Amino acid sequence: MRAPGGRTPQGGGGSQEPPADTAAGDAKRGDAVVRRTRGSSGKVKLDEVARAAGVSTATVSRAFNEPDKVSDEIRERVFAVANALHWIPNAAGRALASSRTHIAGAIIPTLDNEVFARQINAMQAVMAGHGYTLFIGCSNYDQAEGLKQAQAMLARGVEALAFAGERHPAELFQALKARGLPYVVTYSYRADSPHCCVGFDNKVAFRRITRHLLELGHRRFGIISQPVADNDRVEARLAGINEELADAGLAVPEGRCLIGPGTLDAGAQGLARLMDSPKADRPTAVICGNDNLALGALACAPFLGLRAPDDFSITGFDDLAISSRLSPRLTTMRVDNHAIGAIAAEKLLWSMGHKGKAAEPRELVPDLIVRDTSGPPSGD
Amino acid sequence: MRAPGGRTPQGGGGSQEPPADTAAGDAKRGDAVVRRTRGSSGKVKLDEVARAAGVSTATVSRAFNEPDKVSDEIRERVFAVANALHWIPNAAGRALASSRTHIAGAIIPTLDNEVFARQINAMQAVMAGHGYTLFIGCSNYDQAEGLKQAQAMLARGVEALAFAGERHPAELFQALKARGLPYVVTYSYRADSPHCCVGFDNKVAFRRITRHLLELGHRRFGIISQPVADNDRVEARLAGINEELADAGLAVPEGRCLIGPGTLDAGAQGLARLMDSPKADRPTAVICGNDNLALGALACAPFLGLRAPDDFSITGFDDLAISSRLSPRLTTMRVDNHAIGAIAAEKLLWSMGHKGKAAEPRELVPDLIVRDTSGPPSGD
DNA sequence: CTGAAAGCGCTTACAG
DNA sequence: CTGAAAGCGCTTACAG
Repeated sequence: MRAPGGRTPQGGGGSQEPPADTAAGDAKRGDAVVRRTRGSSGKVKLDEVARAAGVSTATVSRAFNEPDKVSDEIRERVFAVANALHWIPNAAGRALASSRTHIAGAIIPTLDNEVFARQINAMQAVMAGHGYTLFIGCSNYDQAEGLKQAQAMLARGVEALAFAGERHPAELFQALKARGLPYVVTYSYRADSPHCCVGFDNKVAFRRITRHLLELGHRRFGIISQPVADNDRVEARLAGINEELADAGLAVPEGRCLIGPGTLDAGAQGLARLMDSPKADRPTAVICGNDNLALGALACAPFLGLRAPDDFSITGFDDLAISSRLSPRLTTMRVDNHAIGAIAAEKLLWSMGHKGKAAEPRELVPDLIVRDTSGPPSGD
Repeated sequence: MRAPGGRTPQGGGGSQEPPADTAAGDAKRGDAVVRRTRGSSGKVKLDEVARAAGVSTATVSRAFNEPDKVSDEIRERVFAVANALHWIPNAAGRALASSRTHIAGAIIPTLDNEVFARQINAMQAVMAGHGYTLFIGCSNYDQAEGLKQAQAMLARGVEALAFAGERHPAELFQALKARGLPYVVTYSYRADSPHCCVGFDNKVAFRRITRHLLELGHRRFGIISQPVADNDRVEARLAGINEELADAGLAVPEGRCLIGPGTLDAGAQGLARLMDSPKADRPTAVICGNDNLALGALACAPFLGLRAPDDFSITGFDDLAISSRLSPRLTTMRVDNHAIGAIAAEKLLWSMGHKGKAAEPRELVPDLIVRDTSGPPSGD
C-alpha cells in the first residue's frame, strides 16, 4: 500500500537523504571519460528499486536472497517497492554476478512417451520447488544428438544434468568431470555402475518377466525388441532374457529375436513373422521390449487368427495406461517413473548443495503385473 | 593444428607484440584501488582466448558473432585457439552484454501426450536451428500454473513465447504487451482472434465431425468431453457440436453431455452411462472430445455387450498412433501437430527479427478420417 | 544491519 | 579490419 519511493514516516534506520539525486552525477569529471550510450533494456532494474526504496542496491539484493540479513522494516519496504515497480530480476545479471544460474538440465530420448514425460514432470516440480528451472532436451535415441543437447546446456550454464541411461559419448562424461558438474543417470541402474544411477536394473527386470513365462511352462520363446544401438537399457533387457533362458537350458533360436523400432507397427509385424511357421514350431511366448510393441502385436493377433493367452502368451514393459484397459489386458512390468524423476531431482539438488559431490545411487524395483496375456502354453 | 597461442609463421596482419604480458599490469596505480577477489568461475573465458590468439576481446567476439567483419586469417586463428582451449562462451555474460538471451519459451498443458510432444519436438528443432534454446513449461491444464511458468520464463529473459490456447489470465497478455514480447497462440485458431494463432478452428472441426455423423443418419447424440474450465479449445468443440446439431434441428438432451477428465477411464464410464437406458432411447452416436476418451469407451463397449459401428457410432479427435491400429479402427480427425510446432517457431523467429511485430496467423485444417467406428445407425 | 564499489564474462559504440 | 574500454544488471567481500 505504500507508494513506491515513499520513505517511511518514522524515517528510522539512519538512512541519509534520498539518493535519487546523487545518482545523477555519475559522470566522472576531470578524467575526460568517454560516455558510451548503451541501450538499456528499458526494463525496471534493481537499481531503480533501490533508489525508490531509499536503500542501496546491496540491500535490495539481500532482501530477496538473504532476507534474514535485512531488518524487517526495510525488507518489507523493499518488497513493496519492487512489487509496485513490477521489478523482475534479470537472470543473466544474477548469474553473472553470482556464477550460479539456477538451471538444471534433463536429457531424455523422447518426449512422446508416458514414461519419460512422467519423469520430467516430477523433476520439474521438484526443481521448481527449489528455485531451479529445468531445461529439457531430447536426443531422439541418438547419441550424437544427446551430446549436442548436453553441450548446449553446458553453454547455458546448467548446474546439474540428468540423462537417461549411461550409454553416452566419453566426451560427455569428460566434460562433466572437467567442470565438476553433478549428474545422475536416470532410468538405468546397475549395482556396479560408476555413475549415480536412479532407476532400475533392466537385466534383472527382464529375467523376472522371463522367469514368469518359464514358470508357466513355456519353452519356445520369441522376442520383439527396440534397437540395441546406443541403448544400454535395451541391451540389458535382451541380456536378461537370454541369461534367464540359459539358466533353464533354453535359448531363443536364430531369427526369433526381432529388432526394429519400438512402435505399434513393428510389434504387429514382429508377431506376424514369429507366428509364420507350423504351429508345433511356433514360439508359445513372445517377450516384447515394451508395451507399445506388445500392444501392436496384440492388435494384430486377431488377423492372424490368434488370441492371447489361448494361442500364445505375450508380455510388455512399462504398463502404459492403455495396457490395462484394453482386452486382453497386458501382462507387463511397471516402474514408478514419477519417483525416478523426483528422486533424480533430489539427488541433483543434494549434489549442488555439497560442492558437486556425487550422490548415492538409488535402485527402484519394477513390479511384475500379471494380467490376461500370459498363461500356460496351449498343448499342441 | 596450430598450437594455442602460437602466432602464425607469417606474422601478418600487423599484429603487435604478443599481449600476454601487457595484460598483467591491470592493477591501477596511484589511486589506492581496493582489490577485490571474486572467485572466477575457473572456466576458460573469452579473455584468455583473446590473449592466446594475440587479439583483442572484441575480435574474438566478432569472430564468432559477426565472422564477416573479421579477416579470414584471424578468424581461423581465433577458432583454432578457442577450440584448443575448449572455450565455451558464457551465456549469461553474453546475454547481459547484448541484452539478447536467445531463449524462447513454450507452455503446453501436458507433456504426456502425443499431440503436444510432437509440437514441442518440432519447435525445438526449428529453434535450435536458429541458435535458440527452447524452455518448456507445463501448466497441467491450470491457468494459474501456466501463468507461473510464464513468469518464470520472463525472469529467465525469454525473447518470445508460445502457449497452447488463448484462455490465459489477462495478466499474461499485459506482461507480454508491456515488454513488447512476441508470442503465438498454438493449437487454437479463430479468424477473429486478436492474437497470432497457429492452429486450427476447433469449432469448425467439431462441426465437421458432427456433420459426418448427421449425414450417416444419426439423430440421437451423446457427448463425452474433457473439462471446459480454462480451456477454450474444449469450449469451442462443444459449441461446434451444438451448433451443427442445432442447424439440423437437433440437440443433445440434458444429461447426455458428460464432462470429466480426458482419460481412458472417463471414456469407459462415459459410454456406460450414455448406454444405460432402453435401446430405443440410447444415443446412436457418441462424440468424444479426444481419441483417448473414445479409446476408453471402445475398450469398455464389449463389456456392455455393444460394438461399434453395429450398435453405436463413436468418434475421437487427434488420431493417436494407436487409434488406427486397434480394431475397430477409430473414426477421428487429425491435425498436423508437427507443422503447428514448426510454424509457430518460425512465426516467433520472424517476430524477433522484426522488432517484436506480431506475425501473421496461420490456420491449419484438420482431416476427417473415417474408419470403422462410424456407420449408419442400426434400425431399432 | 547497511552501503560503496568492484567484479562477473561478455558485446559494441567509438575511434582509428 | 581491429582495439581500448565502457557498460549490461546483478552479487558480495569488505568496511563500518
